[in-house]
Amino acid sequence: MSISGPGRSRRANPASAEEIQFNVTITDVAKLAGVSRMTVSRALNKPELVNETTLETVRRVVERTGYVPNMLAGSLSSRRSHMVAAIVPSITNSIFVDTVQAFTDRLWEAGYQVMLGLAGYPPTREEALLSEVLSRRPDAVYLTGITHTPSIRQKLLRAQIPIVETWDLTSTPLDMLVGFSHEGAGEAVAQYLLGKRFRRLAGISADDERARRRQAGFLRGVGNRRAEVRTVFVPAPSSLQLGRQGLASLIEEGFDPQAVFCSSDLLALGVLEEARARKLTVPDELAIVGFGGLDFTEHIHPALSSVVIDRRGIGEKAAQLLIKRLQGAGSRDVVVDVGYKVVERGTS
Amino acid sequence: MSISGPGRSRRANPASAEEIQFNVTITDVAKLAGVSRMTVSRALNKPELVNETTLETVRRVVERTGYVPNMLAGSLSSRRSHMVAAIVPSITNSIFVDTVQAFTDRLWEAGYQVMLGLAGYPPTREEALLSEVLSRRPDAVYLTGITHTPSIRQKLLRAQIPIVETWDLTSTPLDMLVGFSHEGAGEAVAQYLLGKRFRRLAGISADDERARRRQAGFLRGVGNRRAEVRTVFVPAPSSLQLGRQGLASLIEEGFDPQAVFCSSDLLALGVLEEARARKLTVPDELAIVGFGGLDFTEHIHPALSSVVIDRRGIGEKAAQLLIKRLQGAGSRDVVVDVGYKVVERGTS
DNA sequence: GTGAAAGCGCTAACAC
DNA sequence: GTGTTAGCGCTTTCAC
Repeated sequence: MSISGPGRSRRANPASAEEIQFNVTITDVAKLAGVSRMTVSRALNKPELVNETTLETVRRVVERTGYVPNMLAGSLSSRRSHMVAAIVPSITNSIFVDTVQAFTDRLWEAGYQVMLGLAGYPPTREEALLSEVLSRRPDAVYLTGITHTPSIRQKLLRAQIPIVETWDLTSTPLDMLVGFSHEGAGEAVAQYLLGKRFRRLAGISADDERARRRQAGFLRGVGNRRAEVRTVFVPAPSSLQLGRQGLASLIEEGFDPQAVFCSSDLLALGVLEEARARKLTVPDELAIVGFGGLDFTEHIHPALSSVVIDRRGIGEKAAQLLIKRLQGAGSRDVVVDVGYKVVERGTS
Repeated sequence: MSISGPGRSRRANPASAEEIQFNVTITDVAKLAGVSRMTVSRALNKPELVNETTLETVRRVVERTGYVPNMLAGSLSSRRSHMVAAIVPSITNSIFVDTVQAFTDRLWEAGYQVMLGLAGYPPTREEALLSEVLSRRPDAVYLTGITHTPSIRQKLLRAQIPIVETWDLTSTPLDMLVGFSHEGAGEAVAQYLLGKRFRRLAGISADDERARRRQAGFLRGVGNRRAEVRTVFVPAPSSLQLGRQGLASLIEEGFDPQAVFCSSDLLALGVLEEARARKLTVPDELAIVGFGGLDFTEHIHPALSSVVIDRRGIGEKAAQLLIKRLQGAGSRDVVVDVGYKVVERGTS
């Protein structure tokens, strides 16, 4: 493109008046290039099927006219939207964002866009959201969690598209599954803390589905191994502040734990702050274990012990499974257990 | 719905074989309801125009068949996608997520879905992303920031849809604008710190567009008021760890600041940790001011002074402006300055 | 209040 | 390698 004449012009030199119009369609491009619409379509989507010279001509016209293909029309016709829907409770302060980011990155590389649907915490609008989302005809769906109402399950199955559920395990997945056992994780923390000879244990947990299951595992892990346990639930989503309140309420009730298992790293950070405010030394007077393995856990002092989850890994694996399926390979009923890892750091 | 017979069945009793088929279209619904397709369309989109009885019949058929309208077709025909695209650098550890969440919530209430596009940090794939996104024919676009290449500007203007740029101010917005002055914010921090008689100041900043501008404002604010200033840039996106490194490198270079202005709260948290590790008392030996006003700043100890931005407010305002425009009211060239607030807390 | 005709902009399938 | 035909599933428009 050249600048039209001396001095500054606001537009690069357009070849003809005809071409500055807006709403250019494939028909316009075809006419200007002197070919059929199909040839333009091929030039854009399957260039290898088109003669070099023709290709060049078409590309020039596309460039000049600023043609932006209408994917609504394309998807309607081809029955492929190149779009994948992802349903997530929330993206603020959420343990799921790294997963979503990784998922999105991978799919982008494979030529798919991700449509994010925020279902809320608790997922109050999940069903309405799903209907909206499915009406845009995604090629596949990513779900957070495995708990869905029968009506949601039915809608999903009807859609007849690949589905990947994440962040949990179940023996009855809708289709593919990438997650880990929350009960197992809770139990592992209990065993870890009991192994360190703590005998007065507490759980501070957000009141959400999966967090509850981790607490259940924690309680089961403690079992009746002559140790005391007490649990406090705070409303989801969890926050630093709620962690502080959680510890405060335990202590004010007269329970004085030696170790606390929190359902999120953020809660654990709050507990750490509250311990500081109460002049409790960590980990000697109070040990703390979080959940999630967020980046900050390694960089605060004392560093926060946590159950580390491969959050990006879940997203990458989920994307990989979907891509394979969308490309015709890959099978249904794949289950990937990504596990968890109790990581000891300064707070325990 | 009733369960078909004694014992447990996997499907609720379908009314007829015809109706368990997948890919139900509006034509199927119309036939089953004994009306025209148009009547079904109206029943779904403008129920007030349809006779009560007819409406009821249609609704029953929709329910029974599990019909999910195909919005690709609807949008193609009506030229309205009820979808708004939002371009954001990243959602992990990002100051922008609360804004996006608020934006999404508001638009959802107004009947729009948001398609999130992650452009990367720095926004390497912004242009390709924008093309993809525009090809899905959003009814409007939300942008983070005001810096766009000429080619991006051209694409946006060509699309002929409402645009709202956010998180910054400029005298040449593409359309609507909701933001604040980054230079101003930096300058305000400088004045605040100088007012507290600090004379050796430092800036620790992520190396991104807007953060740089805040630093520039900070330096200008210090001016030549006989005070020393030193600036360190760390790669974007910022993190706790980079904050620690930032302070460490300043001190190791022999510069011993009395106060630090960080380009994000996360960097500031890192500086706080590093100060602790180096046994510097905060704020006496080192004062710290962050940026963003994230929730955690209030809950750590000492609480973090920060430049508080109304992050949700930006998203809400942006949504509100777009909705008005999409509903035919509202005008172009609206500029909203949401300002900033230097909030003193424990670290200064 | 409802229906018929025409078309949104693109691509699958087949012909040449 | 390129073109033609016939839709994809919906809504606009106008008629009744």
